[in-house]
Amino acid sequence: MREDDSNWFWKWEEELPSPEDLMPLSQSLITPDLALAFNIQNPNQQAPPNSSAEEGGEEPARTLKRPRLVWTPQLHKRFVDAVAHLGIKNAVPKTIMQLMSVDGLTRENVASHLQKYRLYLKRMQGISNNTPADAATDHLFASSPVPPHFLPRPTSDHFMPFVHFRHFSTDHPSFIRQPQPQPQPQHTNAEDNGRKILTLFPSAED
DNA sequence: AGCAGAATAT
DNA sequence: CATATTCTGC
Repeated sequence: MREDDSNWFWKWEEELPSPEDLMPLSQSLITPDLALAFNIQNPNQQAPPNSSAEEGGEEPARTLKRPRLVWTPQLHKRFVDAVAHLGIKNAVPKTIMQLMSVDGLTRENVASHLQKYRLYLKRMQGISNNTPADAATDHLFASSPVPPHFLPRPTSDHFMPFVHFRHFSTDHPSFIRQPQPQPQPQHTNAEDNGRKILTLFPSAED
């Protein structure tokens, strides 16, 4: 069945183009070398270990160790969208990465995250459909709604083959939106211990 | 010290 | 590309 591809677009165009979303991300992904060259102080950037280096010459970009990628809820949402829109078949690290179009994002980044995301999905399926909301764990994954077709059996008890959805009028798209309480933890900084190394949270969902 | 999350190795 | 293991920050 190809029905799952039908209602992508309305969602897609809303989620996809978010240059503002990308800016903070790319900041975090700037190489230390590049950041130095531009006098950028990256909050997410820890002090480069080149204690004896004079920063005189620029090293090849491929040799540089990229800073550890932080998967913000926004970035994860983009990830989920990409996977959703690609479909399970084509949702492989490479294509996901390409669709996300995040500067500096590598295939390994996506692959690693995809692995964990699959484990998360499996975990959710293993548990009953209505038992636990979720553990305190899985913060990240819980931050973004999981597309229905990711799970073998959605939240319905009956699978209705002939549903017409006529009562879902077009002027009521909200039924898909799923309000979601959204605890809105604001993520909070780890400590007020002086400095926070965490990434910023625009918390602008939509 | 123990866990969660990302990187790296098979 | 998927899975397992290791590494790192909290």
